[in-house]
Amino acid sequence: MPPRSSKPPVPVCGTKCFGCATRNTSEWSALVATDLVSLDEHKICADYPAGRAIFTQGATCRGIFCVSLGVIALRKSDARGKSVLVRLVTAGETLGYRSFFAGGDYSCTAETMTPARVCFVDKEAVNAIIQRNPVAATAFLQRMAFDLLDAEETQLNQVTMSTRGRFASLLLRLRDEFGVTADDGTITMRIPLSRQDTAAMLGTRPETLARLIRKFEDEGVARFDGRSIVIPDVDALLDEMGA
Amino acid sequence: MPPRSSKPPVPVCGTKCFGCATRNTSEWSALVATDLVSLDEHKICADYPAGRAIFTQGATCRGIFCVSLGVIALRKSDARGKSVLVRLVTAGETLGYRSFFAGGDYSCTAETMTPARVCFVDKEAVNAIIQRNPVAATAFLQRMAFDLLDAEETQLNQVTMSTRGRFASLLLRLRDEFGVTADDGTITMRIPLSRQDTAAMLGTRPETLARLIRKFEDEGVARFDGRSIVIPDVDALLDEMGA
DNA sequence: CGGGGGTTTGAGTCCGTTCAAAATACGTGG
DNA sequence: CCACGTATTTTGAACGGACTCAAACCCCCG
Repeated sequence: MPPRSSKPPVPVCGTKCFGCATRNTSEWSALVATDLVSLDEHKICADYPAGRAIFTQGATCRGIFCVSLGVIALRKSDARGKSVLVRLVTAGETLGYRSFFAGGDYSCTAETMTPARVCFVDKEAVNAIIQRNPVAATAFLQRMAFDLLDAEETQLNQVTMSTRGRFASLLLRLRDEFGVTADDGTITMRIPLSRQDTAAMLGTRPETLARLIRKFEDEGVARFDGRSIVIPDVDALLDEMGA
Repeated sequence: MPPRSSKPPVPVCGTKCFGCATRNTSEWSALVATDLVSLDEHKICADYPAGRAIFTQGATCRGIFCVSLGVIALRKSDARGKSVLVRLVTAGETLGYRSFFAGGDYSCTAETMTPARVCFVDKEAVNAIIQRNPVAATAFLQRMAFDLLDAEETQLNQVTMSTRGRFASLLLRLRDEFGVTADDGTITMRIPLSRQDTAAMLGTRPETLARLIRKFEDEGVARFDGRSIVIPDVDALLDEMGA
């Protein structure tokens, strides 16, 4: 599946990590002033349109990325073109650190799902900071440990739950990221995912997802309108996860 | 599923990390003499019988473990008792570092598949070493990055491959760990896994695995006798992975 | 207004599960 | 060392969920 957009990213100059709105949520939150200056000197910031690849599976990893704005999808595909959407990465998160620390080529393709601003930090700068600042290293250790727990969780769900249950589970996770809860408990969200991508997150086909959506609508568990989703009752969804 | 054995581990005294046969393959290979002394002071070594739990899902994580001998299985189970065998850990590898760095309770149960010698290193000692020695931190970063790539690989396989293909893929991975290749290319191995456990690694049921084994035997792809496996031709297995 | 991709729906098939029973392996105590 | 009871493994038959293939629909964009 080729990226939807071939428009090039637009370089953005003069951005300062110090003032980055998302800095406190990233692995860089522990940095001291000197490190931040070093970061500013070595990073390259750019605005990407939606549907653009930031890096491609198999390409050489030369550093890591920091998402300042937007949503990025990590896709992994096998030799025969079948692919999974491994995870979504949102503002304040770091990108490409697995391949960076593992030391090989990228094992995933990262693609913008929305317009996005992403900063690139080259290898040397990252290494220098990690050597100097053990807290930064710990932050990455923690981040990867969480990812690992997440991956194990996903694996377990994939095996023990039906597609229907996994869909309910996905909706719940998407709520944490994109949902707003009204006074009466109704959840509304607009997700940056096409049906194909949603199916790829569940490890299923678009046809199966379409049928699931229909069932959920029929049963009043959720309402779907394009990429907008309304969930009248969270408990109903939680019940689905059991099945 | 309760652990098969309730025999307690037997403490082993006087062991020295410096002389540990597996030290060079673990994350501790970068340590200097002072760190090793510190490790020796803070670690507790013990011999476990086969089928004993080293730690249990949900228990508090108080440090990490180092496998000096034997094979350990990491299992994860959900609320309804369904479980997956996440991975096998062999001599020279570290255990429990995910939960350690993530900071919460254990998300898996670790159980010995063979008699095993395992050392425990408490929280403070690990943290001290990591603070002092950035190379050790990097070693763990690298280890977790590899695990993450592995987990993504597993996820992709789970979705894109049939159970049959995954079984072939598993046999190939087990070969790296337990197999010996004869002059004529024949591979022989004895795996520390019951049928149930093998099925749990594939994310399927024992019945399905039994049928797969029968098919492989009928087609001459592999011969099974209890826990012993003979693979006459690796290429035949590689072909199976495509299907 | 006319493509063209993405989405939905339908019908049929296959793979893997479930339930149940038989066969085998295993550990224990006599 | 053998006999027994239990747990695991294997086999069988039937069911069901998700996939495939194919066509219709829809929406967006040119």
